[in-house]
Amino acid sequence: MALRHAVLAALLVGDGGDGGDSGGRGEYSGYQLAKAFDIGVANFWHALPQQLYAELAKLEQEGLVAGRQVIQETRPNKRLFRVTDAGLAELDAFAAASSKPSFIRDDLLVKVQAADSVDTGPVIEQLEERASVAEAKIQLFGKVLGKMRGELDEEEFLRRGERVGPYLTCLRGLALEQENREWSMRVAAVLRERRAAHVER
Amino acid sequence: MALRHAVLAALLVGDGGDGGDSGGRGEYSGYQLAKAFDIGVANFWHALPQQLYAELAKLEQEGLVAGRQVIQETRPNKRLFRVTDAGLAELDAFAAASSKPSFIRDDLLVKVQAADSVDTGPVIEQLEERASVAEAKIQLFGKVLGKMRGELDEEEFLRRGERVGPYLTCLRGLALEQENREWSMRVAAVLRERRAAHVER
DNA sequence: GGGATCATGTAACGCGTTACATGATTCT
DNA sequence: AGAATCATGTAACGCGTTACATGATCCC
Repeated sequence: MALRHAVLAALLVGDGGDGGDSGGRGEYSGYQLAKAFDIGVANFWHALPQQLYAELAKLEQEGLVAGRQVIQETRPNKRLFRVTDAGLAELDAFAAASSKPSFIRDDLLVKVQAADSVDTGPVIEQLEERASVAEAKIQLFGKVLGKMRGELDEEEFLRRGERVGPYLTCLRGLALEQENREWSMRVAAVLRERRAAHVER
Repeated sequence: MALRHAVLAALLVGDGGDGGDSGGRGEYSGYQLAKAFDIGVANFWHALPQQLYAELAKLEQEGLVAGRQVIQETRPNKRLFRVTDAGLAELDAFAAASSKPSFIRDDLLVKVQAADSVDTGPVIEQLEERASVAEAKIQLFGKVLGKMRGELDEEEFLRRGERVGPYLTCLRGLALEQENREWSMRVAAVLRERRAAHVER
């Protein structure tokens, strides 16, 4: 039961892109939240849109978020959610409680683990694909970080910027993707060379 | 339904520590497998012992692994499992199929994301704890890698070693934990400084 | 005209987590 | 004497995934 906290933390970050600062706490629709979970939040949590809609409904029932209807003419209507005081209190309690160890699940690593017993051809392709996806994310995160820190340099921003949480988690995501790219390329090269050596015999 | 593949890949690695090479494919008891999932395999998959016992039973029913009873006198009896040819075929098909993108879930990152809205005291403590756990893993992985490559240096081993899969995934784990340590220490320092600056006012 | 984007869900099923259950031996 | 290790599960519940459902605008 920790998706709720990921949702609360993501909601806090701020405006869903409509411009217009809503005063510290952000407002997101389910749809916008799902997008956030696809990009930045994906660095530390993964969830499908259906889950988010369901979770938002539950959080609203419990009073941890408040939704308001926004009628649109050219677009379907939507509901925007913001974190309530009770939601903040819940997050605070969560932050103080001990964390479960993080966990990872990665199909591609399972395949590499078994690389000595399976055909490595498709695995090499997937590693190269992974490297290029990582590269794209690196580019993206670079831009996102630049936008967040504005005109300050990183050190300055982290000392005096007013909202550093998302910046810090994004830094982690950046480092992760860089490692991802390096490792994928390295492993692809190793497996390619071993394939070549194998054919020679 | 991919835990099965993680289990198969983990079983392949080799002997469960009893000494005595069992000829290429390894043998593990559920208990030993659970330990492996706690250490090395935890780099790319996470599962609880109960899940492993259940999964082994299912895999056996489907003929992907074969179990044999080992009667012990001073210890409770145990069942050792090895991957069958059908199991290998299943793994091979898995390796060739496209991977789902990897995913992470990390409570601590959720807390850092919310760092601007919650009390950072406990979060800083948890970051420091995380850094020291990462340090311990770094030490451990260093030793494990050294053991696997024996007297060869890394480049040599990766070219000519006979089993490199587990080595490569362990390298990923090592890099991950190094990043983990660096990032945790950095973030703890940033949040500590901001706390201090906050108190001064 | 076709595909992407905006927008929100329902329903079924299965996997994963939490809690419980047992019991002998070895180490501190 | 108490804690840790070895060893294997069962049962209940809830979360997460897959598949399905709808429908209007915007862009190429």
